[in-house]
Parts: sequence; C-alpha cells; structure tokens
Amino acid sequence: MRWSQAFIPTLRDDPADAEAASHRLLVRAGYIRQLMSGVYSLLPLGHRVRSKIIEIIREELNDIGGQELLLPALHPREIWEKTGRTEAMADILFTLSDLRGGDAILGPTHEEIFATVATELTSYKQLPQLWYQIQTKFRDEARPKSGLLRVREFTMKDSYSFDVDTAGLDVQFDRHFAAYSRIFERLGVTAVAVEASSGAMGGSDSIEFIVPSPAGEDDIAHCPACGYAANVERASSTIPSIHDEPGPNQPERFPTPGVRTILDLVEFDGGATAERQIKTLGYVLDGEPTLVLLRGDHDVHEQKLQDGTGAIDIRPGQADEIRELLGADPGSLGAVGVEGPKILADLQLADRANMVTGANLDDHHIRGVDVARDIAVTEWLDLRAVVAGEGCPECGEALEVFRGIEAGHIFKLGTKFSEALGATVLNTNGVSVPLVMGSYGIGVERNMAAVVEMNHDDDGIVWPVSIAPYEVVITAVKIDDEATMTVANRLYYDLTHAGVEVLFDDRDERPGVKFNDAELIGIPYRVTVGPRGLVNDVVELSERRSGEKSEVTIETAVDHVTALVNGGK
RNA sequence: CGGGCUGUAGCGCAGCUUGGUUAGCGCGCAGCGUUUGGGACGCUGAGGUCGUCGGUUCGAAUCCGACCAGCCCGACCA
Repeated sequence: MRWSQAFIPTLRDDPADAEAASHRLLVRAGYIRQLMSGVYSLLPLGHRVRSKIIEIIREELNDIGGQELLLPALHPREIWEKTGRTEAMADILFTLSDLRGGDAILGPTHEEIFATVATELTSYKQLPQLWYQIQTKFRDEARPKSGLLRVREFTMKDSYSFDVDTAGLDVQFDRHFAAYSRIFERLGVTAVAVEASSGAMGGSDSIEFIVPSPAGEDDIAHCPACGYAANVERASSTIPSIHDEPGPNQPERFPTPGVRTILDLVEFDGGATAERQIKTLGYVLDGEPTLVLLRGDHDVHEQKLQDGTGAIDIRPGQADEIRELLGADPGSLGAVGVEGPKILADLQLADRANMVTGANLDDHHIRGVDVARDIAVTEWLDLRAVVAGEGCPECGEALEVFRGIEAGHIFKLGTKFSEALGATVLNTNGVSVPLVMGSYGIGVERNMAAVVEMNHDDDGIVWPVSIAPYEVVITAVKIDDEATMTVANRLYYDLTHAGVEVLFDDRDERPGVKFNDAELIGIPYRVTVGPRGLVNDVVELSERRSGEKSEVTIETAVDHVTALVNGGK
C-alpha cells in the first residue's frame, strides 16, 4: 500500500478522556474511531490487525478439529426463555421487536443457538463435535470504558463442544486450553490461566486467560511459590486462626452511643478489635431479604455470594428495608436471635466465640456472642474477598494480587443448555442422553487492545510481526530525488512479490514526520531509503522494538527483510 | 442504576460569570513560495445549525427549563 493513498488518519493530540494506553494509541495512530458509547469503527489499519488475529484463532481452532459456522446475531426471545437467561442476563441484553410485534434479542453469546443447532445430532457415533464461529456479539454494558477493552458490540470467537459424556468434555476442554495458550503466544501477549467464576454461564469448571495489565478489570490472586492462580471472584486463602477467650454464658447488650462502623467500635472504650467483631450486612437476593455475616475486618465479595447462593439478582438492602427487617439502621445490625431471614455466614466465623455484634437497636451492641450458640446460621459459605499477603490455599505462601484483562474464558457447561433445548443423542446403550457441552470464548478486539497494552513505548505501538497491519514500512526520505524513488519503488515491488506486506511511505512529508508516524502506528521493520545511503549503495534497516539500525546493500535488502519478517512470525 | 462533569470547525480548546457588530486560538486541511535523514517556516485561504427543542429578552454560544449524547468515579458485568 502506498501511504499517500492510504486512509491512516493519525492525530497530533491525544484524544480526550483516554485513560488506557491502548485506547489512546489506537485512536491516535488511526486504528479506531468511536461511533457511540462502547461502539467503535475499525479503520483500515484496525481492520487489518483484526483480520490477522482472527486468522490465528481460526488456524488454532481448526487444528484441534473445529468446524467453522456462522449463526445469526438476531435471536428470538423465546429460545432464551427456555434457559432462563432472559432473566440472568437481563441487564446486558439488547432487545428489540420486529414488525409483527415479536420480541428479539441481539445475541450476547450463543450457547442457546448452538444447542438448538445441535438438536440435529442424534447418535454418539457423531461425537465429539467442535463448532465455532467468529461473529459479532452485543452486550449492553452499563459502563463501557477503556476503548476496545470494554465495549457493547464486539467480535468474538466462540466455540462449543458436544460430547456424550464428561470424559469427552474434559478432552475438548484440555484441547482448548492448549489451543488458547498457542493463540496468546502467537498474538504476543502473556496470558495467565486462572480459576474463575462461571457466573451466568453455570457449569462446573471455568478457566480465564488473564493478560496482566493495570488497564484490566479483573483481580487475580496468584501464588509465586506454587503457581496457584485464581480470580478473586473465586480465590480462597488461608489466614491465621483467632484464639477466643471464653466469654459469658449469655450474650449481653451494652450501650455504644454514636458507634456506627466497625472502626467506631474498635476505638470505643469497651469495644473490640475488628477481628473480634461480626459484620452484619443486609442483602436482597432475588427479592429475599438475607443477612450476610463476616468477620469485622473482612469484606464480602458479591460474586462469591452469587456463586454460593445461586441467586441471580443481588443487591445491598436499602436502609428502609433493613430497618423494617431488623428494627435498626445499618451500624447497629446483628443476627443474634434473628429468625425469619436467611442468615449466610462466612466460613471464617465458624467456631468463633465471645464476639461483638450489633444489637438491632440503635446505639447498642452485644458482646459475648458465641456464633454457634447464639446465631441461627442458615448456611456457611466462603464469602470473603481474598487480600494480598494471605496464605495460598495450596502451599501456604503469601498470595499476590494483580490486575489483568480477561482475554479468554473456557467453560465446562455440562448439560444445562442441552437439557433446556432438547439436544440429546442415543448413547451406546440406546438411551437418550443430553449432550455434554463446553463453551470457549476469545474477544478479538479486546485482544487487539491487550496486545497494545503489553507492546508499546513512548513513541507508539510496537506490533509483533504476527498481527502487525503491515510487516515493513519503506520510508522514502526524499520523494523528489529520482534515485531514492527508483530504489524505493523497486524494493516495494520486490518485497511485495516476496510475500511481505509493505506500507510504502511515499508521502510528501518531512523525514521526521514519516519516522514518527511509522513508529506511532507500530510497523515492526522500517527500510529507510534516501540519498545519504544511496551514495554507498545501501539502505537503512531498523527494528521498531529495539530501535536497532543497520545498513544493508540495496541488492541484499529484500533477503534481509524477508528473513527478519519470517523469523518474527 | 447512584454521584460528578462536558457538549463551540476534522482534532484539542478559549469565550459563558457580567447577553450586544463579521464567534476566537492551536493543530490539521487547501494554494503558492522557501525548506528537506527525526514532528520546518512565511503568505493567502477554506471550514462552525455554538448538542436538540422550548422559554426569557429589542437581542441568546452566553440566562432559565426539558431532552439527547459523551466522559469520569462508584455499583454492576460470560
């Protein structure tokens, strides 16, 4: 491509409000433009990168036996009703109606639709099957942000496996794990596999591939000693146990004027340290008032609350709801003697005694609380958010917590979708059994952004050769110099015919502008052609990532570049 | 969904408090000239329903109201 003819609108100024480095660079370098909140146009450079990412994914999926198909983005609502996910995913569904008044949904994911297609499978002899598509998803995120990292319309490679039993599922799951690892390696990102919450997908197991980056939105607990890694939505940890002094035979109420918080009670004369307090939170789970109990210095993790209870709609109770339920305002709540609402207690409260909690009477607390004796706990759950420094559940060493981008996610679904949609086959015994499914997703544009997050410097993007929009840029330093243009044109022709993707900077710009633009858009290699080198029959070859420059003769330039490009793939 | 903020030329912004000629600046863009191996300079010029609708007023980018859009923090999120 001749740059003078290309649509590459680079910008001098940073776009407003671009907090993520990848967003700022992709906009400045002319890859993307925002159309509306969470919706982006991909300009030619962006489209080229996207296409290359897709091709890598496609190759790896085909390699593990995947067959590509393409399902609609527009779905009838009634299929989604069958699995209950019009409820479970209600807050992100784009919905619309057609001219006949029918309800439709823009697909946020495709388990239902693939399962519907899979009803055509009839025998175990047809299994295993692995189907995938590369297609546009729509999710009405409440708050899109960080450019391509969190959007409302995006391309996803989603694959679905169908097996007659869980052993088959395990095989397909492991194959995806391997394929995803290769994909991220080829894309030029480090992705850490971590245990994750399955959320609204349900199912038994899921693994996320996380690209470490402060621009991400997931927190990962990681053990540097043994390699344990899990999303904090699911991570557990060990903490030192607390020895409680024996308390009174009965809990006793005492006045605590003005005490509203855990910290207030720590500082209150006659109060208690946070470890000796019970924190009582009022939640509403699927419309049902519920008390959530944790140690005073621990925080609830709502995803754990959701996963532990199976509730779909979770929200903190309003002040008036809590007062109606317990008779006191937040700040004086407790579960001692409470009957009626479900009481969920964090595992760390088990066996604790002589603790302090709210009395459900403003300005009063209760001390000497023995959890087992005094509180009618409905269910014990792991509800506590893991904090850095706590012990690894596998080996006990101190955990680290880091931020990352969810670049891929693989799920063992089981039979939830196949049962709901009637996707069954006959097994070897002639018995009709639901297909055992897995689903596996990679967000294409999000990975584009993740690559940029991990591969940039002060001058701009540094693409790996594998997905660079062009592999080489030829910079003609002086376009009105006949010798320069003769050599540059020749190189452009020869390299292109050698199979190298070349961007030929033949623009009427000053050299500094051309160098800076080439670095901003991140082309891995640059061949600089100008009078200064041509007097010695050489051109300059430079590598974007290292900045290293070398001179090669005109005759050997094509071979050098071709070797570099092929070596970089 | 709660809180905060912003909409003025392709991009980044000033002007609004205190209403009053042809609404400005930087970058970018077009023409001409000088320049030319790391973001050049001069001259000339094109480009704006001041987010939308309504109100107040002799007069609204400016004051008032509603709406729309976007951004940030939080909540939420396969």
